[in-house]
Amino acid sequence: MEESAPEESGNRLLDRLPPEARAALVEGSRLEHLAQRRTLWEPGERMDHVYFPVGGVMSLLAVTRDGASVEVATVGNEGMVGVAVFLGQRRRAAGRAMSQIPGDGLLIDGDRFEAVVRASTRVQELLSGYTHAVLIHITQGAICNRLHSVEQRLARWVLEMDDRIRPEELPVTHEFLAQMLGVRRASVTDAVAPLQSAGAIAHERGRIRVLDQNRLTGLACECYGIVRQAYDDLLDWPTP
Amino acid sequence: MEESAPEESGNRLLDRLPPEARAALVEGSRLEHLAQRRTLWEPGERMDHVYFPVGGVMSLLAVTRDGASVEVATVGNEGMVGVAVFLGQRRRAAGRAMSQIPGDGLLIDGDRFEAVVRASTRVQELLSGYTHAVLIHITQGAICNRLHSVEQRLARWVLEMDDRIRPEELPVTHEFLAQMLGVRRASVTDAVAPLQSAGAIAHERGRIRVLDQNRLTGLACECYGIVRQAYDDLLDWPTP
DNA sequence: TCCTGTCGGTACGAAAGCGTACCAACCCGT
DNA sequence: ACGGGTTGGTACGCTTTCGTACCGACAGGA
Repeated sequence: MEESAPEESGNRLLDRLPPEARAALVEGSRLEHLAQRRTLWEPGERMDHVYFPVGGVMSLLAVTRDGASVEVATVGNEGMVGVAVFLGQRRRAAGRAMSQIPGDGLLIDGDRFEAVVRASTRVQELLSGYTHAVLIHITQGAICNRLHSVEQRLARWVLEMDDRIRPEELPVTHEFLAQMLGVRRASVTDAVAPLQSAGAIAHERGRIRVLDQNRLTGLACECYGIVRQAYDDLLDWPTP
Repeated sequence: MEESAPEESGNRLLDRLPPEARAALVEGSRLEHLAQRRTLWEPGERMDHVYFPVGGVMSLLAVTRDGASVEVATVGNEGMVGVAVFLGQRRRAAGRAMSQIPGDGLLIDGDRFEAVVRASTRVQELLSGYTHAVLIHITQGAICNRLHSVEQRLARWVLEMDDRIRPEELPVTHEFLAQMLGVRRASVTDAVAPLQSAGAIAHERGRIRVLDQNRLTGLACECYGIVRQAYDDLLDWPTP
């Protein structure tokens, strides 16, 4: 009946920082719960904080002039939201950061975060590695959007999400998925059917559950594995 | 009849570095000419160098398991190839780096580059800013691939290229463009026609020339302007 | 000059995805 | 128990892009 040690934050990226740096960050942070679809910032806004998810999942969305949006990355407890702050570019956010799955996370003041980063080479190294993983993530999204079918991309999305909140099921509607994938709601409905009839997932009104990871992986594009690998290399994820 | 001052390298990113840092980098570098379609590295290879283009243009390509590829960013004398090295991740390249337009560039040994980066906060800041611009570039590519037509994306590509090599014309075939855009060769041919008949470009066998930038911008998607802005913010490009 | 390989224009049916719409099933609050 | 809003299944015709193929135009080497 071990409780998690008090020096663990619950965010795996944070937990790989040197204890002093982590303490300095955690000390000045608030554990903040984000409800579903809460926005951390919109394009153009100043980024006052960075956010390390613990329980929930965040999405980074690219937004077009006419309001359409497409998800470019998801962030769970393996990462952080606000890489631009790490890169010293907090004046104007490039996209929208939105909570996907409600949950807690550590909200850290931007100034404090920058100070801690400046003070520790090890922090810089780790976050550089994380930035690289995000680059790979977004790159893979670019190629995925160009070359893969809605069904493959949906399977990929579900897998990535499932990795982050298992064993919970995904509280998402087709409408919501459509916005993430940048397709019609009806296209999502069409894409869900084959995944379900293959026995890979089950879904009811507003919920999706993974039944067979392997089968689902087979229906997804390779992008899933590539991105997963990038984060694994960084964090040595325990493979569930 | 001023010659360019000897302390200018011809690469605008490099030229914004502090003189000592720039000198330290340039000193250990080779000015290397890359012919068209020369590869700097393939996915998975170790990245032994970084490259600062002076005359030519490089492409970063994402590659799929089955050999298809899509361009995710272009790099001219406003940037560098090898952001991953800056991020401390040189072991395995994530994509392919290929020369697009032949030309010179500064090839710098990875170890030396890392040492110079470690030694100068200002270098870290500038390259962090550049990394951020690349992130925006790739993000925009992701949304562009999802939402915009071949014709819009072609117009965007031509504009981005033209910014980097004007007043030269673009030595590219439809086949080549198809690989960059991730579409059929025939789709490129179809997309070229309206751009030409609008008077925005002229093309002959293996070459494309921009006739009317404004008109071409109107036919391109907004992505062109957004990405351009990101690099302008970093480098204060003189607007031609 | 000829020959050969490259380049680009065009065509065809097929597939994927889109915009729109309609309606039934379901959930929740009253 | 009712009613209104949400969710998802389905359908229709349309547009974009695909895969493939054929062929003429052009360029550069022999």
